[in-house]
Amino acid sequence: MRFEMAPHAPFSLSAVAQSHGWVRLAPFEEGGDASGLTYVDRLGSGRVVALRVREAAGGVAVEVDDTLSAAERDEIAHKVTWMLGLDQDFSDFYALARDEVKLARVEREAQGRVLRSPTLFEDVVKTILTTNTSWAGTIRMVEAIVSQFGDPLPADPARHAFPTPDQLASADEETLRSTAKLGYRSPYVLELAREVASGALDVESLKVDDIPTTELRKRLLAIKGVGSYAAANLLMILGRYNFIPVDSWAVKMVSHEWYDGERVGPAEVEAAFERWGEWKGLAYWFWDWS
DNA sequence: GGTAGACCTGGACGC
DNA sequence: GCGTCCAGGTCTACC
Repeated sequence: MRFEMAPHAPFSLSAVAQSHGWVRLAPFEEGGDASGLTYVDRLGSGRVVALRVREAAGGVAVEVDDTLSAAERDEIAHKVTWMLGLDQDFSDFYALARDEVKLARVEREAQGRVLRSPTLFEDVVKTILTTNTSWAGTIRMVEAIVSQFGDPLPADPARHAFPTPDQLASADEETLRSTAKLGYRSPYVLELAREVASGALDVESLKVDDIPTTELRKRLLAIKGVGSYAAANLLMILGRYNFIPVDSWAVKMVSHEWYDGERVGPAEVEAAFERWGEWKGLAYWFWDWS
């Protein structure tokens, strides 16, 4: 089955896919061509399907190798809209960016959208797995929990969907430590999964627009394993750009760009982008560091 | 409020 | 091949 969706212009699927490393984390798969991507998704019914998303004349085309009910099609359309930010409008950011040579390309290349997973639960888990490790380590840890705990794709059982909170909650800490090699992050992921599975924590409710950003950040920081970097990263995913996800790379780049290689800290990184106000995070994210 | 040390893994390096 | 060191954020205890 195939259907098309129209995004808010300007839009570039490859710009979304390459917005950060998420496309290299299971169950995302980079498409065969430069612009597409694939995602193995577990639908609400429990059915597992592979979504292929491609550029199309009217925006993006979604392809699934199965017939879908009307409800399943709507569910997928809803998820793809969120994952690709099809309804996001960056015209205010572009208006500001036109006067900055280091951001000159953002409007031309339709940058601004950040690739998201269908659920915030998945993005919180993945963000925790980016902390205090190398990127290769993150890829390995995410692959491990997806292949060990996610439901297989019937047509190709080697591929799996991201595990649900229930599936991760039923894991034991020792398995997460020794088999999935999550190390000290294991209790964080387990606690999050158990709280979401039990209903004690409703992470998906944080996707709404009517929570002030400072309150949203406070709620994210209340999740064990989520510190200032992880909270800022998740705020970016949620479309809030007031904070910069300051990691060692950010410190290095700001030191090089504005401080002649002198050692700097998070405060200097924030200060370097202060003038971008509510767009601070985006200005940092898409800054041309070359 | 600020800081030091522990947490865990993989990669780089020296022997 | 083995041992050591280091990088990568967050948490906790302590001042």
